[in-house]
Amino acid sequence: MPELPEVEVTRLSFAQAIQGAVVMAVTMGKPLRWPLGCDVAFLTGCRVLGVGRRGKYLLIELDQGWLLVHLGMSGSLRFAKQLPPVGIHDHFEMVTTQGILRLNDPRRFGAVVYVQSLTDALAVKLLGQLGMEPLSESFDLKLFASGLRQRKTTIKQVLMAGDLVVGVGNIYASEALFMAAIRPTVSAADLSRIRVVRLHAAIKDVLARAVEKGGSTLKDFSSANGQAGYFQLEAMVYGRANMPCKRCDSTIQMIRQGQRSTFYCPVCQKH
DNA sequence: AGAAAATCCTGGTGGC
DNA sequence: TGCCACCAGGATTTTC
Repeated sequence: MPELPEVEVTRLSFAQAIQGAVVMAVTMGKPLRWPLGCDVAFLTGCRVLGVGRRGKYLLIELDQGWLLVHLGMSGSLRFAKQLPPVGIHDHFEMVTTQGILRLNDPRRFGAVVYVQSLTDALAVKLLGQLGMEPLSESFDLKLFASGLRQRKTTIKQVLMAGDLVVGVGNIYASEALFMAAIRPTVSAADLSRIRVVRLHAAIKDVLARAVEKGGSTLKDFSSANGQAGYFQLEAMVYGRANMPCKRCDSTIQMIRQGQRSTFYCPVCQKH
């Protein structure tokens, strides 16, 4: 499930290679979450200036606008000079002078959206509510702490919401809370100062390590050059229900929070 | 009104 | 084998 590390690994794997390319043709398969927002023919002739990221969105900068790409929960991009024939789950393809960029997304919760500018209403709607970037200088401890104090729900659900800090999905929320020794069910507003400091550091640490490991490949994630990720092998709690804690041997618990699975160690994470 | 909770979208999987 | 419940991320809708 692409979270921030998987999206960043994807970006790093093709940003250089596609920079400067000129679009020769764009084709689409089945509808994604939202319509493209422009005629595919309009994109022909556009030049790719670079690839950025905001939260879990990839921002492909063109000389005449932007493509916002979201991988949803089952999307992955490939970029290569040659690719296998288009498959049934390939729903966006952009042939350029430097290679083919293709989105494979079985569940089609992902999207590719064209906007003229990042100040367009649609771009603001998609990007405007996003919280701080955890791997940038903007991830400020004081703002994080004050944000948490204002929330009336559990810490796990605040991390997942994405309006305080972006990019922490289901895997890394459980992992960061384990690292910080915080129980996922604790009210965000009730976290002590020391726990907030630990959590702030744990989020940065777990996401940075996941990027280094190429992300987590649970089913079929791979970067745009086809590399699988290996962080899942380092997961301390995610997906380990009823297995022994790697730190203390207690049995890892799985609970539901807001329709989602949460994993934690009842001994390592007391409050 | 604003925050939190529920719902919905889709296809792969596992259990029976 | 076929059927069906279940699961996933997050925008959108509903509830409180």
